[in-house]
Amino acid sequence: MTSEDFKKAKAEFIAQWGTLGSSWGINRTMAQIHAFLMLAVEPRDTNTIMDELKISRGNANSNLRDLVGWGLIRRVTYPGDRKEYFEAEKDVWTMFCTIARERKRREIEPALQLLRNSSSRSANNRDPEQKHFVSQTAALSEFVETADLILNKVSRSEKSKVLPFLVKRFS
Amino acid sequence: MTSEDFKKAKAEFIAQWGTLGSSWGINRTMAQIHAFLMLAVEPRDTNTIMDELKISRGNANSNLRDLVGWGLIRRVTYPGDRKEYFEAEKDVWTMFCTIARERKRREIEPALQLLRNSSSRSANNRDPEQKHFVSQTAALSEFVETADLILNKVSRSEKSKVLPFLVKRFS
DNA sequence: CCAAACTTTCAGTAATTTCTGAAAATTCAG
DNA sequence: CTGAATTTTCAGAAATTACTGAAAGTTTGG
Repeated sequence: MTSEDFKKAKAEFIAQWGTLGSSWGINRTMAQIHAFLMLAVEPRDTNTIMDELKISRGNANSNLRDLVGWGLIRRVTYPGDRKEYFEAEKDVWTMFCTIARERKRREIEPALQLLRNSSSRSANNRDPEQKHFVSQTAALSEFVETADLILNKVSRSEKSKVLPFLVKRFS
Repeated sequence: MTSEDFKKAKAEFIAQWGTLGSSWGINRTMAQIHAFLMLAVEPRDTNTIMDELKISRGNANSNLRDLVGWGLIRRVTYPGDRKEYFEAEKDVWTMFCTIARERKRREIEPALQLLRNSSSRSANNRDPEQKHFVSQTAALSEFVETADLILNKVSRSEKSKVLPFLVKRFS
């Protein structure tokens, strides 16, 4: 790979990673910054990110803040340098666990609350619609609860313990 | 639950299910129609859906088409009635498998292609950035590949075989 | 065929989300 | 303190996504 090819490949990767992000409910720029930092060997400062991705300071700042909030990147400072640098978690299993835990907190938890609340209503037995409402939401609730539990356990386990096991069982 | 309470509970559920959909990259109306049909005992026609959710014909039509495309609902017709009705798959495990397979096809597959393509480049060993690019995308690729394989197997298994097993192992 | 019943399309509009850039706030070396 | 370096905020603009409604298309009973 020549230096030119590499630049292209990297830019292409970052661009497409952004597109993929969108379809998973993550904004494009955030996914791109994440990709850029994953691929960077050293921590990068805001200006570098702005230049590289051609985005404004405000945009960079707010997406960096969000990424820190997700726990996917961290702030790095060097003594004698006032700038802040950012560094991505690079281990894929750790990344997966971080994302799993955050999505759980932000999205699965609220869903469960809604489901539990709906399914715990006492149906009027004369009304088949009411009975169906309660049983359908109960089934959903049970399923999400189980999935949540499993994801929980998996994402708190050692990669070396879980993955080989799952692979053996399911591949 | 009085009839009034029920109406409220149902409307509330549909509304919130829509909001939840958004954070998973599914448009609000589509999620709401899906919720409405999941809760309906009988198949429903387009006009009923339009009225119930206060949406236009065009909106209803295109989201219904998409839901059929996802395999989450199906068209139903009755002899001697020209209208089309729609019915949601109600079994939660089946729903899960359908969604898993579709997301795999639409989103995991393209991601994998990008990752494989990136990670198979031959790095110039003099350049640490290039080496990192290749190894990082390779690690991502391997992970997604494994996850994909597992999801594949799980979503093709009998609920009764997989779930109890996972629950036992992970809860 | 015809016409009524029903479905699909799509140009224009509305709503939502994301982004910019300049100003305000903060930090810190001297 | 002071002021230069840096980060944060946020009002308005741009871009994206979703929705409406009327017109065009399709199907089918008579």
